[in-house]
Amino acid sequence: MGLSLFGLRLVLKPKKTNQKRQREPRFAFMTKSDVDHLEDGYRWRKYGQKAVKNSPFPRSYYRCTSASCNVKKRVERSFSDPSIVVTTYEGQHIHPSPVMPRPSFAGAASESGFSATTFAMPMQRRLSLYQQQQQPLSIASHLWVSVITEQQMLVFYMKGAFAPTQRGLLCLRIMGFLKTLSLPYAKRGVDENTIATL
DNA sequence: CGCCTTTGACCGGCGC
DNA sequence: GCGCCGGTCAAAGGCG
Repeated sequence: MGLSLFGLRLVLKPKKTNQKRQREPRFAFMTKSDVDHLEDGYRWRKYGQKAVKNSPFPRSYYRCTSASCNVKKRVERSFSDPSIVVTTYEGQHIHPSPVMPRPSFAGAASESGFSATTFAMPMQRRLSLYQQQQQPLSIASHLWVSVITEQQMLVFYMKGAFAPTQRGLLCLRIMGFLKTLSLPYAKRGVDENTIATL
């Protein structure tokens, strides 16, 4: 915080909150995608981009455009596998998603665009719904989801085809589902049968 | 005109 | 203190 005057920056007295900038809980997911910025139902404004050390790909910083909503996310491409995009979310939205995933899901959509009933739907039915309503699915789009918590990273592998434009949304719903389990999921994990019911 | 991205400067923490 | 590094600011420009 400061004033800029003819290139001279006057730094105002910084407010001395004792809290040393505690970080909101973060989670991340990875997915194969050609596009870096996946659609996830929220509107974002990019506010920075930095080179990543030891990686040819930059990291982009986004902030939720909703007023007083401090959710941020980072997007970067994995340097070990350039076809994979890593998206990291920080913070929780204090408002509903401005973009409802599907009108037919509107009743079941919660703040995060997810509800248990939505996920209780068998995968085959969900897929057929997507196939009816979406553009053609790209076949080679198996979805990796990794949950990164304080100390641990869990990686899930979902078989199936998902439209590229829907993957970000789907990943957020998976995160919402994990939160409905009694946590910490970092310790419990989720077995294959549970994943299969997604 | 409003909203967004781009981009170099700036800032604070940390290791040496 | 100094330099590196990750993260953020904000002026300028793009675009519908």
